[in-house]
Amino acid sequence: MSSTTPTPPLPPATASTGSLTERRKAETRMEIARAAAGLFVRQGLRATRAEDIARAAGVAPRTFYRYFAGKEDAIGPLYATGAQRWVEAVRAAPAGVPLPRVLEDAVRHTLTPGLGVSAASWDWVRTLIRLAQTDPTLHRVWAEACRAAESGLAQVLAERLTAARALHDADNVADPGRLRFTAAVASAAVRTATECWAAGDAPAEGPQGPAELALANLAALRDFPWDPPTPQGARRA
Amino acid sequence: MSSTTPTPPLPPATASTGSLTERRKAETRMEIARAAAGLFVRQGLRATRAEDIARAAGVAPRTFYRYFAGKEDAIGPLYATGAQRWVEAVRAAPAGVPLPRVLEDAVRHTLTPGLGVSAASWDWVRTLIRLAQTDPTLHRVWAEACRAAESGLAQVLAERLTAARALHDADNVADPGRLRFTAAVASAAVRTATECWAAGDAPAEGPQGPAELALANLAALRDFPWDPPTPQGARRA
DNA sequence: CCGCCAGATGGCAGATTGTGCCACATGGGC
DNA sequence: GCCCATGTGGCACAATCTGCCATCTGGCGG
Repeated sequence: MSSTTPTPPLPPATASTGSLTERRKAETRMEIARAAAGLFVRQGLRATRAEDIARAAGVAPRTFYRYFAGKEDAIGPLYATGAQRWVEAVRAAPAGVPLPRVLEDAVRHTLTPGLGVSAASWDWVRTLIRLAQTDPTLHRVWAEACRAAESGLAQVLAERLTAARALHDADNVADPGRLRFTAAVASAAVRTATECWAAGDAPAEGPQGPAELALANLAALRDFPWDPPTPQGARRA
Repeated sequence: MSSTTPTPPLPPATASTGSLTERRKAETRMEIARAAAGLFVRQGLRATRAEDIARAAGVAPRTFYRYFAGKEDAIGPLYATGAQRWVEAVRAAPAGVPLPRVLEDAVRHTLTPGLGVSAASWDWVRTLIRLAQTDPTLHRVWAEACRAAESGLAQVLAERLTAARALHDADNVADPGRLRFTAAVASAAVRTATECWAAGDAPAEGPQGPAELALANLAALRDFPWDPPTPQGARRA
């Protein structure tokens, strides 16, 4: 399959679900993603033709376009996997636990390099996110992955709400707007943390890993009116 | 200029700044955006060729590509203007006012149809946002506009912090990560509100306008641990 | 075990998109 | 009035997509 692949970048936990054929499709998809990632990092998006990616992945150009709408989208799956794991972790949490705790645990379990995903994979994601900060087209793909995670989280939160309603008495209706906003805030905590981690923006003495940064963001939500980010003395008016 | 324009959609406050030539460029840009919006709404993105937009806007195809990277991007300016006004309002706020208040005021002043921007313009934006929910490509353009607003807001917040530091004594350093997260949360409040408004997702009895929805989101930040969205009895642990 | 069918793949043609290059026009500064 | 920086248009061409059809293969009932 990957005879001409220039670099064998990412080990993204090949999906083990689905019937034989579907597994092959998922594999091909990831194979293309890997090939694209390697080429984009080596020579940039512009210099890489869709045909090149296809060849590197061992498929025909026509097939490539059956998997992805454009060459940029080819690395989408690599952006998506991390966020998907996080959302899944939230979904897996028992219904009784309070939301902030659920989010924090999910962060700890999925955003720590070495847990479940190799540190090398994290390095690749980091490189790709940096690339996205460079290229507007790739940035859109990253943004879309984040957006998809947000939607997924909103879905999960809705499920949790339903479950909670079953546990307690409550007959209150879920406000979809509030739900979406909650999901947006939570995923923004993870997203901005990930971006800062990738960019190396974190303060030198503070936490550096994506998990630490995300936890700090979530913690910051507890005392909202952050005007001057805690000028310490003056507790708000 | 617009002799063959099929529909004259949006009156987006033609920029009055800059020297003669720059004004003309901004005008052309908006002219193209309007033409694209009309065509996209009438016949969809797919059925509209870049050449069609160019003709409708009265420019050569080659010129079109000097203004936008692709036909989808042509409506970007229409997505951007609303958010830009909001960010500008935040920037214009005096340094002494606490942030939550600043954000709320900015929302009230810029997200209320009729204030500064005609209700008809809001209708167009609404239609375009709905279109973005339909078409993945357009959705990316919308997402990018939101992202740009977020970055702009982060910039403004940084300026405010500097100003605040000048007012009071404080010598604390701005944590860029915290700053970005704050901007992300604030803009998420506006973004999700706008999207819900466009989709008509709001609860039947509640507030319906983008401003009301956004204010509700901002208010929701004040008591964070929203697990079951206020199951009323249980105030946090 | 065999043959059929749905679906995945590959090849090909052609429309559309996007870009480099050069010529022309125009506004702003001298 | 002249000149340069810059916007614009035209042309050619590379690259991106897409429709259509032929081929192959895994999944499935007989």
